Amino acid sequence: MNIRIPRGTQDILPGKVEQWQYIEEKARDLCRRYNYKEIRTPVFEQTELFQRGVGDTTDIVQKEMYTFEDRGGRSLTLRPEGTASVARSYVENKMHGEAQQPTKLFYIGPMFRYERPQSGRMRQFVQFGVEAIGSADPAVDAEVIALAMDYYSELGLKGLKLVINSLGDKESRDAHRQALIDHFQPRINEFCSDCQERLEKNPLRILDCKKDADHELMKTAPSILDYLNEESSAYFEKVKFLLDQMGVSYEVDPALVRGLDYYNNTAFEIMIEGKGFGAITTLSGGGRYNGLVEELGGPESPGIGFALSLERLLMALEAQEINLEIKESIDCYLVAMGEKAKDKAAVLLYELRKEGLTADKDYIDRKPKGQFKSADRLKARYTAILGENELEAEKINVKHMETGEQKEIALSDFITYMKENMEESI
RNA sequence: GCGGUUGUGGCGAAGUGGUUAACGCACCGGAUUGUGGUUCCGGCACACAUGGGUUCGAUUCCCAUCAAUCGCCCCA
Repeated sequence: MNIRIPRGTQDILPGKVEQWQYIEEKARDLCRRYNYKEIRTPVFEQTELFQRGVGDTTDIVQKEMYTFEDRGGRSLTLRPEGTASVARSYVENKMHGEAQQPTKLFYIGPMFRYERPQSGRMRQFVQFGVEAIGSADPAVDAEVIALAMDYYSELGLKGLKLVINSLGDKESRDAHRQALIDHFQPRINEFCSDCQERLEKNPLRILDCKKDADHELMKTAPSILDYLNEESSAYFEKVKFLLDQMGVSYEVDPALVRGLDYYNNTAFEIMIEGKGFGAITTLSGGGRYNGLVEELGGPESPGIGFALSLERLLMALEAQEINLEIKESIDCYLVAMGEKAKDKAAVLLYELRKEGLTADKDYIDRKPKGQFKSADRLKARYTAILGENELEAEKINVKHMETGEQKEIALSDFITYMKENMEESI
């Protein structure tokens, strides 16, 4: 083997893929109830979409994008996240003109970021995300947050922590930003080099810094919540009120900053506590992006959404030893002896499958004992035995694997018999 | 981009500067001329990541590379 899987990617093999199918189906089912429709956009877009949508100064755009030139000289990028694409599609397909607003969409698909892989961080990973575009009602914020929390809790995850914050509207943010700069500027040389850079780029991030967490200026730093203007403040209050009413508990963290430029007002993250995660604690993140659609050339269309990583979800489920209900048995395994019986078995298999049963047989000339072993391994509920004797008598032996009970029935009744048996046992 | 750890058959895992590199699991066969488990017996397998160096001799020591993994930064 000299050709290997690219760094930061994975093969999802049988045995594991069922878990993926399960959680994806759960996501679709949940979205159906919340009335969000699935959207599928391409995995690559014009590079400019992300530069403008996600923001030129973000880490994602500056150092994590899979960007390439196609044969026509166009710069394309493997999508690092889903919101920009959905917003682009919203504009391009003129969804703002549809009668029903907000437009409520969800997606499940691979995203790509060029990073050093580690636990819970892959170069290709799968996000389940939701976007509601076309309404600035705080009830939509609450709905989206509730949807995300519901998803986890319905899968049985414990120890979740919802953290919310308001980044305010543009006016509030600008005022706060200036306050932060004024606060740190005089003594910025006492901070780490990262923070010194952050002062200009994104002073909010200084508050996130672990190295300088104990610095006295950190404790006295101006909070965004004190700089929210009346409108933003009322908005945030309403979101919190609705969450309270719905019984969704949360924690307000004024230091919660999201990494993408397009966020304003509501921002939230869902974290998980406990072991099995290494450094990763964020399961999901989202927020409101009222200017994004306009930035991409559409009409003013406020939106909100979140995205969560299915890899991290599966890690969390595993860490908490939560078993998903996955059917791994097959209905019937055919054991055949002798060439004629094998031929007949092939035909019977075809008929069983046409009737909706999951069925299989041996294809590598194993002896009966080996065939039974296969049946056992495949967790067959029934085994049907067909040999020269049975064939001659036009019978077939059907064995219930769990009880060991075996019954001889007419070959002509076999399919019907199996079908009825399955229906009964469901 | 930076740092730690690791790299032996399909998987797990010993071990050694020197004739055929343990063992366990899995798999296959036999004991049981056509019935899954257990047990016993036998068998299978392109295994020392790659490239250099030291040495009479390297899987073992040294260096580099590659890969995996974990962490920093940042995030999902």
